[in-house]
Amino acid sequence: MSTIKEVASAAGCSTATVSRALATPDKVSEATRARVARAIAEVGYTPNGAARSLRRRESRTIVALLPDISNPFFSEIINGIEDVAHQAGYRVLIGDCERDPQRAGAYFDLLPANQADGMLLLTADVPRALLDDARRRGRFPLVMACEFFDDRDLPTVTVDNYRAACQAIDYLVALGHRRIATLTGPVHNPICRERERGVSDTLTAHGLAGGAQTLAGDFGVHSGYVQGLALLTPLHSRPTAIFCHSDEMAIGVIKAARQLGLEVPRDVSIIGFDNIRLSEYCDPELTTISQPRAQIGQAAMRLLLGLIHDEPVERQQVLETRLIVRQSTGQPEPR
Amino acid sequence: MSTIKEVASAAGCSTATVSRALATPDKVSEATRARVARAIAEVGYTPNGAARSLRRRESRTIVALLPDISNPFFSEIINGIEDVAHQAGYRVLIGDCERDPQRAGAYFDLLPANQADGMLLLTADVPRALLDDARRRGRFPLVMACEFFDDRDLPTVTVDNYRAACQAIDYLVALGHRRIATLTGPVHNPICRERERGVSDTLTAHGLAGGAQTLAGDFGVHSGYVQGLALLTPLHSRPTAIFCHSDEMAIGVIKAARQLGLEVPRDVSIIGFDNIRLSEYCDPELTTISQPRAQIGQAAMRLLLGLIHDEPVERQQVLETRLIVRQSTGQPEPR
DNA sequence: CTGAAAGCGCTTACAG
DNA sequence: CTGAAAGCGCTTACAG
Repeated sequence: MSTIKEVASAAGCSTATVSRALATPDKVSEATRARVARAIAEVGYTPNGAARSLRRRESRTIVALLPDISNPFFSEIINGIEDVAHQAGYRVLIGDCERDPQRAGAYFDLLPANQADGMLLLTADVPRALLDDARRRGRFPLVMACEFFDDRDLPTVTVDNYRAACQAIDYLVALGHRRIATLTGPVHNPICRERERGVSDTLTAHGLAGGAQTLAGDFGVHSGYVQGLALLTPLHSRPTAIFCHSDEMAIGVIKAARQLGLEVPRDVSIIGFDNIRLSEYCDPELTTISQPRAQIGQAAMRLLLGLIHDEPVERQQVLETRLIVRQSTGQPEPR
Repeated sequence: MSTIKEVASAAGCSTATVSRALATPDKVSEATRARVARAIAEVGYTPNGAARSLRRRESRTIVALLPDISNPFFSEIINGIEDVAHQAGYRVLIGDCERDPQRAGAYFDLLPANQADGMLLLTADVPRALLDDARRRGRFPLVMACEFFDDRDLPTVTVDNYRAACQAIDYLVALGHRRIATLTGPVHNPICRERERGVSDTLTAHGLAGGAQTLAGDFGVHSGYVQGLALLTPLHSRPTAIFCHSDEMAIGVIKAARQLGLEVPRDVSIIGFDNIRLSEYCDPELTTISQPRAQIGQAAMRLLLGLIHDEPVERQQVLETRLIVRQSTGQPEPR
């Protein structure tokens, strides 16, 4: 690795001039700029990032912390984040904390350590104390996306989970369903609580509040399968429709139904959430709720850039969802 | 953010002693260590990573470069990488280059910029010139995992793609299939070429070389659907089995078959590759080839650590795959 | 076991 | 437009 000194001597100027040629080219004469450019190519120079960060007191790096990188839901959000970040000259470090507080802690340290300028938190499933402690150790530009903490005191980009749930239930009721069950995500997840409020308000409005079953999974396909079996037995008292808080769980429920000899949607209708890529390719194709994932990522990153640069920002942003009707829902059979 | 100076004055010692208390505690007296620990907690100190990297000439960070973060195949590999990395005190920066040379370039610069100590390259789909140029600019510990470049001159951890393909074809032939088609990944991908060699050698060994159709997709579900339609029409001359280079493509092919009124496996058998989580939950459950993903990640990271620390390493590591027979394959119907 | 001091590679305010 | 010099926050060889 060559240094700025070698470039300077190859270009016959000072290190200050090399630095300026790179950072503020208009402050350097045409001729010098060209000599510097040639020298850089000649010696194969890449500025030392550590030295630069130390001096500039910024890293031009942000961390995006995910609960679980294997969840396909996040990939398009990451794309949205990276689009905006790269355009603004920022690098995105993706942290996968896997519900492991120790891993999460390592990522929270990045900001006080000046290794990152801001954080995008895509999960509320981190120890709050860890977060608060890190925030106490210094400036901590932070934006939550998708999820949020109950107190909602942090800048957040979410979808309207309440309304999305209402829409799903209204749709099922309009089809004729009266026994509608819900398979939620983790019990303490605030977005799941929002959706449940939507479900229960809507069912109540339709006079269907009694006996609506609710079970909780973890958003993953396996929990959908397991809880699907539980929701659908005994068969004679099963719901005619199940609203699932993720597409993966919906796919698990469909497998459970198939295994119990039930056909979807004839015997039971299934709605998912997220509109993951595969939801269009499973059998039957999944009716689901689409979140504007790229936009969520973009909006969150823009908000974070605003925070980093101390600009005024809109701290609570809510984006709309869209119900996508495919083949996994239909009218209930008269029984 | 407080600095080491503030800690030193709070602890009544020099910055050198604080530094040693952190890095080499046994070189500091018990009592001093305790005072330093208290001072650190008091002022809320996190060492400045940029200063530390600059001084130590290492970042304890490695980059893992992926072709596409939305491919669920990679998540367990990343887990394997992170397990080993974190245990060794390294941080993992996940780079998603999306087949975009510019993005890839930004990640390659990380090593010459001293922002990363090594790179794990999980794709060969990057401009070779970009890589070679970055490697010329300084020390560049690099290991490839899963994929590789044709010349195989880089340290690599892969599975035995040739043998896996042979196994898949042997299995289909044993079931009675004679017209076996292949849906490969991208045309210039060396692992796909290896698999094709396995297919063609095995078919030849069974006297079935003639007329075996091969089409290429991009590993994604949509390309599986599109190419599945192409492989399966006209119906009368369709293959009785299709070997797909990814589970996602296999799922796409199954949808194509369904749409053409074909039942899997009765009318056509499908084998996937990768054993992604959802392969067990689609209908029918997918027969597939499982790669030891966590082990690939772990082995690659261990190899990289060896390279970083200039230890002797085994530069070419090949792990075994396993054929997992589920429901998407069966005997062909006599026609 | 501890401290003073040099130095890692940059950037930038200052002077010219 | 350019250069000399200070300093970002650490770590470590050296001396004691």
